[in-house]
Amino acid sequence: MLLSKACIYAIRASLYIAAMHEQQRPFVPIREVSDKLNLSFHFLTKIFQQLTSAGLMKSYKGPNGGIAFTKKPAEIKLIEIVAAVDGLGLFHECVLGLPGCGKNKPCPLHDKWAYTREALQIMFSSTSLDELTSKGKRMNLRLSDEISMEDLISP
Amino acid sequence: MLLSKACIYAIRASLYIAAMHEQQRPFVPIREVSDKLNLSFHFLTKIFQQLTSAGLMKSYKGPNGGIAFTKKPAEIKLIEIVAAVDGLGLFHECVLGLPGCGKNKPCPLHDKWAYTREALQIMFSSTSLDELTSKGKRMNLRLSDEISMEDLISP
DNA sequence: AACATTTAAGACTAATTTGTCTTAAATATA
DNA sequence: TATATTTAAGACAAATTAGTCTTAAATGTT
Repeated sequence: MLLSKACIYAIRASLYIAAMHEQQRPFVPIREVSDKLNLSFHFLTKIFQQLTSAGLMKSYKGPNGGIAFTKKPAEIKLIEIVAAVDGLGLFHECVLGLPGCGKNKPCPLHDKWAYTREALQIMFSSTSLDELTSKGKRMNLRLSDEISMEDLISP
Repeated sequence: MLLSKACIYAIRASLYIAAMHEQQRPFVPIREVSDKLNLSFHFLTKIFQQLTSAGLMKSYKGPNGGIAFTKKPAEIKLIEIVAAVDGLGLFHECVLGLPGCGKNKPCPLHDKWAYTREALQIMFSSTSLDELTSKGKRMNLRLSDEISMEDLISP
């Protein structure tokens, strides 16, 4: 699997929150996200804690509380979420798991992998949440097994 | 992590055996592979069992026994090993883990991911063991944390 | 036949990831 | 102040992956 489940959930949840952000709802309760996307509330809470401790999100307790991004969705790239949850190892480490693999002492696959993992990295670092949510709304794309972006329009 | 540890070990071990194959040593004892590559013998044994039950390798018990490929290393692509151990999910499944994601009901990342995962698939399906071992010998590339291809030349 | 070598198979343990549950702390509102 | 709402934190359990160990079966050698 390319990304851990925690990371996948983080991205899906971020897309949901980004969509809410565009509707002037800065703080979104975690419970709402977990309900809408059919994710475990407590598991998602821990994932959001990773995102907040990475500085990507902020939280607010109490009624009308929830979580929100610390910057606009247009400024948040997917790779920031991946980095916060799974780390950047995928984009830097040897595909055969050899420590210190690099230009100096490469493994036989190093060159090809270095090229492909850069394509991967570019995919995540060139894509913003904003880009995906507006595309998702335009084309009514899916955010979970059940719901699509248009289902989010009214609370 | 892109590939499971079992899959990484399978590829490293396959490269070792391919290198031995070129030295007219068809059946290589698993113990030798695990010693040389510093892998758990029993774990590696189970990995090879996956490769043999996938038809990629054959085994022979008793003295002078071991394991060998069922075809020439030039004809074995990395993706066959990946398929036998990790399956082909990586190259077919949604990066956000949504079931049934595809052209019909795509997730917001689908298009970009479809492109990138094809690059991944091409990397694994266009690379043969033979290609890597000859390149590895030519450039003395690494097969483990400790040893390089040239270390394999004499038993 | 007896013995040594080697893979096969499966039980078992350890580590990691995933998911659940409970309690505490912060905040808003009445 | 009392209460309801919400995140924080951490213990705990379940599932998956990784790794170990033992015994059985097959094969070659003496």
